[in-house]
Amino acid sequence: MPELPEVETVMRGLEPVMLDAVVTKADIRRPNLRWPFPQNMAARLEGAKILGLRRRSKYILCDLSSQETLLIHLGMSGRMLIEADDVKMPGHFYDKISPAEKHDHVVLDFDTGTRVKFNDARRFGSMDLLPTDTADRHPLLASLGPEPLGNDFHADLLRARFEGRRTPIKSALLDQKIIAGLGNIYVCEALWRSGISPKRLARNISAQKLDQLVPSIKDVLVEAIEAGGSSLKDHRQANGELGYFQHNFSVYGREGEPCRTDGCVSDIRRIVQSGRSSFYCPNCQR
DNA sequence: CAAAGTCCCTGGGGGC
DNA sequence: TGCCCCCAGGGACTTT
Repeated sequence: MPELPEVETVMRGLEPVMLDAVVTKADIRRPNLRWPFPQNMAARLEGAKILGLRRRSKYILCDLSSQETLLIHLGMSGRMLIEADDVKMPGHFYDKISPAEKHDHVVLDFDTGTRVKFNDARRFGSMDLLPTDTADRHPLLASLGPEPLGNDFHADLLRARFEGRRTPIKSALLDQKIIAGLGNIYVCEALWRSGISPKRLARNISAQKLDQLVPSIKDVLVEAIEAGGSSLKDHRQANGELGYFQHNFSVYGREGEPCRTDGCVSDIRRIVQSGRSSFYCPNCQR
């Protein structure tokens, strides 16, 4: 489930705990998640200091003093659980340090007395270690499109990348090579905001609609990050699910419920496109 | 190359 | 209460 805003929220929650901390113990509790863990992962993590945390698309990158970078993907159900016996920062309340439980696949202990657990019931997540200086050439990162919140994302880019594409706009926006970080929820929300049907082919979106789509995407992501950021002030810092924007969804998961556009009397519909649900208003979205 | 389908995995929810 | 079935979904891989 985590899309760009949730990953950003999780990363921000990890930052005060992991930054400048040294891994004293890495407990790798199974051989793999989605893919096998890298060779000697525990030994390569132990003794390393976390120099920085970054996000690229839906990936979290932890730059280590060993000149390696820990690459983390939360998949569908991945969570980073933070534990500490003492309150480390005002306003931060962590669960007490506790033994690994079901689905806690990687447990990192830090010299600061905190513990971070990677918990992932469905194991669609992944972890890898790669050289920091060539991190963006990693196979999982190399072909990603631009960040939707970055300066490289604008209507001209979409115009170029949608040219000749016979695929529905919904599928095109989910293609991480075109834009990186959007998932099913925020694609549905952005299309509703910009009045574009998910069924319209990418190559047939007018320039005017593309001009509306870009800010719709940026706005919905920024609002979701802000909603996640406010949840960080509560007690579950790194739990991406709490950061979810679900209370503010306009179409996602609202099949049969009224469209929220002022004056619109249509109900939200759900269709399946390439195996995934699309939610939209047949009246507002053309 | 593009586009569509398949698969991985498990918890949760609906139906009975 | 319990069982069965289906669904959720990111992204690599396979097929068309």
